[in-house]
Amino acid sequence: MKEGPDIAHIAALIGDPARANMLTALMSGKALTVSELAEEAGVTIQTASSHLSKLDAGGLLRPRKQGRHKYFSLAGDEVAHVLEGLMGLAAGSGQLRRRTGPKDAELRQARVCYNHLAGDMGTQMFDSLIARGLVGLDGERLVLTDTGAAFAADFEIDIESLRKARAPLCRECLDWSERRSHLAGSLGRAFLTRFEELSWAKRDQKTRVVSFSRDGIRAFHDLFPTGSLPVGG
Amino acid sequence: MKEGPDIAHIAALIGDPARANMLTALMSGKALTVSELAEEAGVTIQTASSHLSKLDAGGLLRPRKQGRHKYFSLAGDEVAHVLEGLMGLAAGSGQLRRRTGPKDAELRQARVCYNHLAGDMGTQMFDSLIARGLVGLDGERLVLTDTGAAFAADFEIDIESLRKARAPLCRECLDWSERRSHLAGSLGRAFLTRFEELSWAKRDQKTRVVSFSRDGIRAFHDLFPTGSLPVGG
DNA sequence: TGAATGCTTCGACTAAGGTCGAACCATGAA
DNA sequence: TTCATGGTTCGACCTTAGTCGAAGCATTCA
Repeated sequence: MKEGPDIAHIAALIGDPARANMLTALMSGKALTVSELAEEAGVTIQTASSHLSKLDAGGLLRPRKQGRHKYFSLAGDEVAHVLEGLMGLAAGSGQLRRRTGPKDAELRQARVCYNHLAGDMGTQMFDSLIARGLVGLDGERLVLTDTGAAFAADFEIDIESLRKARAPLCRECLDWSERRSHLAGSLGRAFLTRFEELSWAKRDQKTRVVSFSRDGIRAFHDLFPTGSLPVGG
Repeated sequence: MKEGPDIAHIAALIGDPARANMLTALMSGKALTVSELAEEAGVTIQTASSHLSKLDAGGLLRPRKQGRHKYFSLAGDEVAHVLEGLMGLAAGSGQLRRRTGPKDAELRQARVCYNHLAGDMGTQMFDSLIARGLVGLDGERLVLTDTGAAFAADFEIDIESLRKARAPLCRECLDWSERRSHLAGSLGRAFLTRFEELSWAKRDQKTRVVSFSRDGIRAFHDLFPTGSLPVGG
């Protein structure tokens, strides 16, 4: 009667408002404790604990114990990817729960998507990398070219150790606000980390907003020129 | 407190078993009536009607009236894409509801994903198209190259009329069984249609299985050679 | 050892929503 | 018009599961 895996169970897990809030909070890419997630979802700690164990059992989260704290993060890129897709559907079907407030513009410009840069600046970066042949499509998936590897090394990203890890280096991720691709994967994460190290940008603690400094924006545009800007002269 | 669109509502819509069954049935790409979907989901017609109006209100379906029948199909590619993503999560988290039966192998080999070919043969086709430069990544998204357009025209696909429609021509779609990309979009749909016209394959009426004839498989492999097969000599 | 903190488990309450029978509307055929 | 078929609406039932108070572990710190 029914083929394929059990969609309903997973979707139902995401479908509860409290759990959806927790997952959305985890899209910031940071690992959060039970209490923090309870606060985020607006429920008591007991309730949060119950929700989190269900999400964990469903394979959506990765728990880690540290002392008397228990940290949760998303289980992986696939989870983040599906969540972004759902956001796209929700946004597309016209029922934005959120009236467009001041924070909304910031979110569209630059935000964190799980662990990498999303929003307008995220897609700009992706476009620039593609246009200059630093990443490309080889066979079935996105790969870093040799010039791209040199470029990243120049930016002091340790490509070799990233390659050793089993997480995919490059991934495409569809942006719900821009409806275009941006760079995910461990390389995407590494770029964002570097931006923070260089103080080009810093993440807001409570929201997913990534705020770039004035100098940061300038440096970013130098590093990732887009078609409309002068490229190499 | 919470940013972004309302994930929970959409996910809850998908999260009910009866509704999930309906959506899975619609992944076949065909438009189905209320009674058919009720049968598919194992509920009475009243219940199905209630579910369908909710799914419709949520923007997941596209209803069409025809005489005294009411046909439902998925609202678009984005919906199908999210559903495939959810299947991937469900399959990945190890909890396949379905014990692997005889039909499962067929599903993995070739099935319909909304309106295009998925499964092993779907990813083979995609790989072949990419490897020979018939489709490629330009800027942010997948496009048909000039040689690709000629190739499609040769296969008697009317690219021009596809271009006129507002649906995207090429899209990547992640395969839950293969965990690799295959070709979606109106071109993906057109290819599958041609396979059926040429009697290379036909869709099973009740499931998502696409069964290729012996000649069909041979012709398919000639048209979409993979790396391990001789390409042009 | 004792106190404090972070989290989990248990049990009871409650609200939300899926389900179906029955009646009702709309379309098409005789 | 009359009948049959496909779909919707209404109302009542009832299961499911989200919620929190209270008690129970586990870990850290003094």
